[in-house]
Amino acid sequence: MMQSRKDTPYLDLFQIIGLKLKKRADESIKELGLNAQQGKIIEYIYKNQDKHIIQKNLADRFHLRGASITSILQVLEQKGYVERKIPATNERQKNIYVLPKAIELIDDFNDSFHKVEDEIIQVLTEEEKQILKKLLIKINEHI
Amino acid sequence: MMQSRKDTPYLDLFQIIGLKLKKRADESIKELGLNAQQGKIIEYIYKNQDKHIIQKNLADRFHLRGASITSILQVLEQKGYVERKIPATNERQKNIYVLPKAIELIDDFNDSFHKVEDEIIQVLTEEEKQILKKLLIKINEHI
DNA sequence: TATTGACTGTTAGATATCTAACAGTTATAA
DNA sequence: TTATAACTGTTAGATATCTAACAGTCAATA
Repeated sequence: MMQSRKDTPYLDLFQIIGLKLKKRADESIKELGLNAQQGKIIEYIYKNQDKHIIQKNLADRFHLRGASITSILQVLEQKGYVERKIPATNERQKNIYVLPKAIELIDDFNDSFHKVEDEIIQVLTEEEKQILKKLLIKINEHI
Repeated sequence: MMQSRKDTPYLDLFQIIGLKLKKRADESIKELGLNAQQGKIIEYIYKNQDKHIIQKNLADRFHLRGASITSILQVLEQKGYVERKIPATNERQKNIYVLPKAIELIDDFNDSFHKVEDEIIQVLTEEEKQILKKLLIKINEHI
């Protein structure tokens, strides 16, 4: 019975936990009229506003395709949360800036995401949290 | 500067690792003409064939909505990988069975998923692997 | 300096998942 | 025993992401 050899507990756990977290995070900011991905992206653009982020940067940071970023930003721009400006230095690119309507929400995003984060790890001791973070970072760096 | 207080490293790491793993797993069985989710579902049905799995069970196990399971199984049935039979005991339900065309592939799925699993955790020591598994299980049980 | 390859972003079309509304079946209880 | 509630699965329509093909711009080089 080679049953146990064939299991993939890490793959399965990462998949299931990831799915659950996505649902929680979406739920936590649903009332703001956005989903978690949109919130995270707005947050990231805001934090890096002085670096004149381009869409490529977002694709890299969030591990999404360029086409997906285009689609996400078209919606956020249409709703008045961000603006996209072609920089004088390079007409291929678009710099992304967060508009006031979005800036108002950023504290709420932060609170909500932080609450979800706390819910995840509240069952761990302080030491376990540190170990987990270290292991996750290690894995993330090598895949 | 409250910068660090506002970060959500666990949320972010789980999201990114989950996304990367999904892509790897999909890639690993792409040549078989299915995606990782379909493979995992076939595997699960096969393992539990004697328990006469119904769609509801799959929705629970994979944390997907009933509607999503319907859609996934319609495709798998149409391609000849599974069959769905209404049991005599309860006409609301459908029991799911794996057909020979799918059974042939299960060893390949297992090998592929196992390879991805190994790639994830190869950077960890044996002790770290055990700790990580324990922490993931603990988190999964409480969210 | 003209060509070509690399880069950045967009579009079209595909797939996966979701929610809400629904249909039929089974269980409960008046 | 009939009416109602709970259960299981389906459909329709929405959203998110993907790949492939493409358009325009920039950089390298012949």
